[in-house]
Amino acid sequence: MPSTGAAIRSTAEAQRGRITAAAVRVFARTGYFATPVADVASDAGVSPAYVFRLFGSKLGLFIAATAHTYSRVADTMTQAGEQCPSPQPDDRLDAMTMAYVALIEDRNLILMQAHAQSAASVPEIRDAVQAGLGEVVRAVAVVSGAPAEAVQRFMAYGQLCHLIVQTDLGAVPASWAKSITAGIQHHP
Amino acid sequence: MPSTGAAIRSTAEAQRGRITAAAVRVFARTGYFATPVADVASDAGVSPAYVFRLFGSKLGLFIAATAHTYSRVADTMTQAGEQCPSPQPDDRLDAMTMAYVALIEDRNLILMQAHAQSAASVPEIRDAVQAGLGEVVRAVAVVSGAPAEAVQRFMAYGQLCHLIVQTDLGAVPASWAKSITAGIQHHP
DNA sequence: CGCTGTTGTAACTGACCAATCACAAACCTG
DNA sequence: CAGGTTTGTGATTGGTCAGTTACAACAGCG
Repeated sequence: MPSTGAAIRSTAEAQRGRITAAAVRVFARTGYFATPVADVASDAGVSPAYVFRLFGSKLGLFIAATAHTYSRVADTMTQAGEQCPSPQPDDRLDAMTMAYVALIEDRNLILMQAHAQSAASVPEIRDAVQAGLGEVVRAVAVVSGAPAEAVQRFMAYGQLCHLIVQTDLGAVPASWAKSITAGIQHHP
Repeated sequence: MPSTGAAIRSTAEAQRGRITAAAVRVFARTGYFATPVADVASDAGVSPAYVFRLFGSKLGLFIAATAHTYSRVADTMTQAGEQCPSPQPDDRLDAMTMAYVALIEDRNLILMQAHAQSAASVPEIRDAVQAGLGEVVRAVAVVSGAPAEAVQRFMAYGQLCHLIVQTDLGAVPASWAKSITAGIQHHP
């Protein structure tokens, strides 16, 4: 496709979206430091050089992927809460919990969050993660109407999901592992 | 040659211990992929070549640091539980919670765990983390005598501590952040 | 004193990778 | 179609780093 003409061009904005989606997929697998930009580029079907042109640097790319991830999570929580017929905070938190567990089916979002957190020693990434978490926590608190400590508990179990997915605890048959994963469905 | 046949402590074993301790410190700061072995070596005051000699590879070094970290955590939990005068599971879990919060004062152990988890895409690291978690969970369950779901909750809030320390949530003044950090003191 | 094993390092290598730049091809406007 | 803008790539570069090798210093032991 490079040598002889006839390439269909698209707008930069569309490519930005495609590349961000690819970045979430690829960074979710191997994290920030272990992922070459070239891997994201090839997953998105463009050249590495173009990724640098659109995002400036690897850091810029990762931050875009991080922001996109938290936005999607916050949207999912908001939707789940608003679609819940009951106005009771507990019911709405339960609906959100189920929606979050459903996110585990696609491991990308949850692993991307975990990797973003672990790269928070980079100040710009830490800022992006703080912003993203704020978005999620506010969405959960406002839409559910639950008190602070229930929201805290919700987040704690969300972090437990990260642990389970990251270390593939669902595949560990030992009884201690079962006690940690109990009640949290996780497909193989 | 000692006359009593007491075990001679080889200098190499001592260096191994020093280097493992340095590895925990340094890997806790920057994680597996972003940390050059040379950084660990210079923190331990030896040459990079010697680290490779003793640990075989960067991966071997990281796994040693990971195992050491989880062992120390498990020991801390066991001690906290056994030093608690009450035999009630809830009291003992509370004691362990306080001991774990105290670990946050020294951010090394908690950040090392977080980084080990996030590098679990490497199979050998995942295995080491699973083994370490098993050690911790068994210690908590056995010494506290608490039921599985209380142990699960204990681990969930432990993961929440990781999040708070990783992203420095204690320094975020917004109210959503306060609702997440409430009850979990954290001073740098 | 040689002989052997252990501790430790300096110097090197080969691979990988972030970022840049010059250039090409398509699109738009008059 | 002339001229300018946007989309996109191949080639390169400079730096970093995991792992190796060859060698030095030293202790124990006959």
